[in-house]
Amino acid sequence: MDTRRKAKNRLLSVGIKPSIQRMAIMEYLLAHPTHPTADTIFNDLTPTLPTLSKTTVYNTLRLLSEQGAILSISIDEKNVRYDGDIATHAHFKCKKCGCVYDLSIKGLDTVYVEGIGDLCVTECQLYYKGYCEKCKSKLT
Amino acid sequence: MDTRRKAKNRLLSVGIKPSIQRMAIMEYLLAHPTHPTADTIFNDLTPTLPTLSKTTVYNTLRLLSEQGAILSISIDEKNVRYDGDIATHAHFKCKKCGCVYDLSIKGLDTVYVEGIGDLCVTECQLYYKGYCEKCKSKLT
DNA sequence: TTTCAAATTTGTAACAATTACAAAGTTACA
DNA sequence: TGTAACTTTGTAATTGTTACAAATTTGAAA
Repeated sequence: MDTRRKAKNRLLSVGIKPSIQRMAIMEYLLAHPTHPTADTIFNDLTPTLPTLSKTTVYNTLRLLSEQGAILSISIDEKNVRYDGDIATHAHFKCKKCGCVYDLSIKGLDTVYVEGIGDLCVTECQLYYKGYCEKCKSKLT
Repeated sequence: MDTRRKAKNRLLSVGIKPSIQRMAIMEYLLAHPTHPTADTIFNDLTPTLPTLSKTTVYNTLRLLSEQGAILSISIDEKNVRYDGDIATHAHFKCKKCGCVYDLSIKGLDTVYVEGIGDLCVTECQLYYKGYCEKCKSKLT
């Protein structure tokens, strides 16, 4: 299935009407699993969608993550990053080079969390921070 | 052991000279396990430390978290929160009322993370989001 | 004690990510 | 075709945080 169709399905599945802009942003996130910021998305889409407004990017990203179509990742304290991959996985951020990438995990659901039964949990984020392989070797 | 002494030990153990301001901030975090923001810390300390500057609060919080004396929590996308409790635990944030609190967890180290051996991991954060007990019951 | 360099703190100004808001444009249905 | 609801847009404002340089404090050597 192409990303165009995937994007449309994703939007429809969470009850969001697939406008041009929403489709472009959703498709971008599915095609670029690079955890882009709102600014990056705006800059990359603006050549093909010249009238696109940055406000629309922000509005759409908020709408999509509120409806669960995408994830908003706050591992980087400076700006929020977005992820079209909503399957369970963790994220790693290098404190030196700033790169952010996915870590596939197993067994997160076996973590015992005291008192979680009293809560209505809608999402869970697991962040690891440290030094990536490249930067690790460059540490003094 | 009183928080004053705990604070001093914490600073010394990570090699930070315990100045008046640093001590005040470290002690505040140990005495207030409420995940305060930099702004809250500044406002609460300023009556007893009238010359305190907000820049000092930010600088100190960065220094402390860089050295591992405290945790910086990015569960709330708006502002960073700080935690003097550096033992393993998770955090929960209610998407309605915005409250952030601790969750005690067991078994996080049994999560299998693919490729983590290639990284130098210095910290790990586990965030849960959803609706707290109070807000859960108020959902339409 | 005095001196002086290094470390720390301070205040202002700048910055950058995000949001508020109202106008303009688009959509879809009566 | 008309119209109301929805969506997008651009500007301006907001806000958390940082840059920077001056002022202050510290601590050790003379």
